[in-house]
Amino acid sequence: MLDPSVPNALDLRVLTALRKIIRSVDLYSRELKNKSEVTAPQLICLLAIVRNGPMSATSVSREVFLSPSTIVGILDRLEIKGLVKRERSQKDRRIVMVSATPLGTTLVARAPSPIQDVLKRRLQELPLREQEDISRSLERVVELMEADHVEAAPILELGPIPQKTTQEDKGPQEF
Amino acid sequence: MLDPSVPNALDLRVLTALRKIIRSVDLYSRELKNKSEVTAPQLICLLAIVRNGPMSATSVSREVFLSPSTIVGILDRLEIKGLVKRERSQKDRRIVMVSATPLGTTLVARAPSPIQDVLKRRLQELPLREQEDISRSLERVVELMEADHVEAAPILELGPIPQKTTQEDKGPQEF
DNA sequence: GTCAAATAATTCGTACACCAATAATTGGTA
DNA sequence: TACCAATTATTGGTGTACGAATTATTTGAC
Repeated sequence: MLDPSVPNALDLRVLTALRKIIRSVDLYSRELKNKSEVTAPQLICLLAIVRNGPMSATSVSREVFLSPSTIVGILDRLEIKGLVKRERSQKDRRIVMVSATPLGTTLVARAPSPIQDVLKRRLQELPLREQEDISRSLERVVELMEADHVEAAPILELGPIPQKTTQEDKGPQEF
Repeated sequence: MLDPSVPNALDLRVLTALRKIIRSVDLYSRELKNKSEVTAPQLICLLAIVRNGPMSATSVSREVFLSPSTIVGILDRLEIKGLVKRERSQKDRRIVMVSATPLGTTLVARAPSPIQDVLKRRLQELPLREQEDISRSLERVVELMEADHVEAAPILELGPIPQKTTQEDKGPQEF
């Protein structure tokens, strides 16, 4: 299926592959919603909350690599479904502590994985060496993409979770 | 958060990488918008239209791997900006032919790549063999994700078959 | 020739996902 | 004390992205 004869279609191939992956992830989320009443982002957040115990919204945000404003909407939907509970902290009234309800904990226990089961399973079926290749390639792409706007995406693991440093908007980088 | 000592962290590595890539693509799209007035999805569609000449909306949809309903919104925004033109076909009045305006063609000529310039540039700097590795790995992931639910029949439980996956995040670290 | 199925585009509703701006607090400092 | 900067959550606005339902039109079967 790969035609090496085409000269520089490589970056297009990469872009197309990325877009297909993104689409695939989205489609799986909708599938998940039909099965377990929650979407992938919701499940991911709920998992983080169950695992860590009561935590602030900002902590959730950093934990799952999504912006705080995105988290608000997800928590809203989880709360409406009775899966999480929001409570203003007494010590610092700016903070909202989010915790899982019994219902939420139960759901987490039996929900499917937030990512393609198929992907996960098939990945594990591959020869270890190929698994390595894939991991490394993907991480390579991440590096290549991050190189430029470092402060844009909270990435880099290690240590405490990243946090974005917003200021610094300079005008110019290139493009 | 990721502990390299854990044996089968490979699938986690893959998922975390995918998640970061998706986020990075999204952030770049916003950056692109500030620079060239169009987002990445808009530019990708416009590129397809300029490259192929006048084409139906459905063709665009297939070309860029997005659903027709998504395309409608993107075309709306491109049309408002005067970059494309919609015309009902005479032969088959169900079809809407989309073509780029001179303005749209001009924009395409000087717009940055819809994919991170950095990524593109750096990708090209790598040894050809590594470029191939990356492309192949990404395409492999696409296969793994798609392989399964090509056409599952809605036989079990309620409703039509599920599908989900959203573009946004997929579960990162543990789950 | 006349309907029914198929096709094309669109609309509607849901859910992300982000940034910018805002409100409410808190902590530090003049 | 009064004020100001930082922190936290939220709101508002834009733009994807999808499936389901709708409308218009064409094609196919009879």
